[in-house]
Amino acid sequence: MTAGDRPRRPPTAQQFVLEEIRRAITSGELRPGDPIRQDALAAELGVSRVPLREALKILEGEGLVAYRVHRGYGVVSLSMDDLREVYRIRELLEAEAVRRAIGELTAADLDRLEEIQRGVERAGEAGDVAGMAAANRRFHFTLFECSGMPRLVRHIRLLWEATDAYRSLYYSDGENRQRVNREHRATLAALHDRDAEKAIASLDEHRAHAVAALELAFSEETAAKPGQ
Amino acid sequence: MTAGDRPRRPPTAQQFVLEEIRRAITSGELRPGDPIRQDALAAELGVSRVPLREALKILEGEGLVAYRVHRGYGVVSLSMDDLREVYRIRELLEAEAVRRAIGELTAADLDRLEEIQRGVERAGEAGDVAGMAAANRRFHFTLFECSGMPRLVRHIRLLWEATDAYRSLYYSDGENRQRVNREHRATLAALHDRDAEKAIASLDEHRAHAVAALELAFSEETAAKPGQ
DNA sequence: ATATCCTATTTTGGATCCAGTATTGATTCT
DNA sequence: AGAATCAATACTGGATCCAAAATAGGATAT
Repeated sequence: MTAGDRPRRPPTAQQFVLEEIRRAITSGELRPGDPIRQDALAAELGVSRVPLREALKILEGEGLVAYRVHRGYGVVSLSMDDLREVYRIRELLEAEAVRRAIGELTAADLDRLEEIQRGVERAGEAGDVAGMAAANRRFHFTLFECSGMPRLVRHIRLLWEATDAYRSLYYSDGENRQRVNREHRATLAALHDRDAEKAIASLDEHRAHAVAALELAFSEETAAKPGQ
Repeated sequence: MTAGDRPRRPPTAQQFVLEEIRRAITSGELRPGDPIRQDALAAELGVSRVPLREALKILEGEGLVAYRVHRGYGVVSLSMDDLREVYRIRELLEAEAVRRAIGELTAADLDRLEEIQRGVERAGEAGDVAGMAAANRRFHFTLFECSGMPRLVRHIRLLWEATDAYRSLYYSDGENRQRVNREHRATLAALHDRDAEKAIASLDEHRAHAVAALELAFSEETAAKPGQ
């Protein structure tokens, strides 16, 4: 019954709009390639175009929307090549983050990671796909942040956000959700052993499965509608 | 005498303001830690606050300025740790870019790089520090873009831009400028040989010297004014 | 004298309105 | 019929104005 129970509306319209557009893109409400009409979207969200445009500038920087002068914004559609590129860059940066984190990891950090992983599993068992995706994110970034390299984490976050629209595909499959838990457990074991290379290998595998799933989804999609 | 002779004013106020603020930050006109008063800056540049704020949002995404709600923007000041982190991430990403580029490099690409390097040397001999920095940038990014990984290049560009304010320190020293040319020549030789690892090693050295120069500048600065 | 509270001012956040550019559809000419 | 041209429309870019939050300064109470 406290104020924090349901997601409170952010203090500024800008932040509210930012979250709304993000949600709309990841949920598929706004689909890749869709143009974004400022007037219509602003009216729909009940704000003026000014905060909307600032939010769009942020999303442009994150690579979620594309912008052309006098032509406006549109949701970017990623090709499979783009996705592979994002995952390759993540491989490079996340390996560095884990290597640095290993040396800094405290017992308290490991406990937190264990607790978060329990949350991932709870959400998975409850069939809460969105909750599991959020907890998964917490798991990974809690680890990355132990690296003590905030800029590195920022770049990794940018990469994750760029593919948010496609991540839901992965989590909607029950088998993938189980696999995630196995891989997280393997990662945790490696972290307990302070074995950086093993942890990295485990995360690489984790990522490779996601890419494979996306390849499959893409090939099905292009097979279904060869034209567009 | 044609229209393209001097830098034409960009088509939108937003882009104009963006370039102006960037220039002001890299030139030291706006110094790290300085707050950015929207009204004053907008008036100075002869535009309203709307395009200014959108430009600032872009710069925030690039990490050049920091923002806090209701408190506005300010030029970020980087610590030596921040700089080391940026250069470490560059090391990881630029190595990947070079590895990918090596396989794709055409004779035309190599010719272009040679030509650009001649431009770097010309600017250096003429004592045109800003011109040399710009040509140096072209040299590196022309190479990176051969990787065929646009997102990777985007992330590398973000990292370069984050340290633009500090790069001028390096180029203001004549010995460093000579060193740059030697290292570019070494990189070019490795590229001609299609030796990725040698090219990467050469660029790593290039970067290490820049970091060393920054370390020196930082230690002098903190020695000069221990308080702030 | 110090700390606290209140008020005035500064500064940012947002809404509305106007101007300029791109797009669409109709019209005309070949 | 098809292409080119031009006008009407839709949409973005930008300026001005208003509201709300933060800050600074001064008054008051202890």
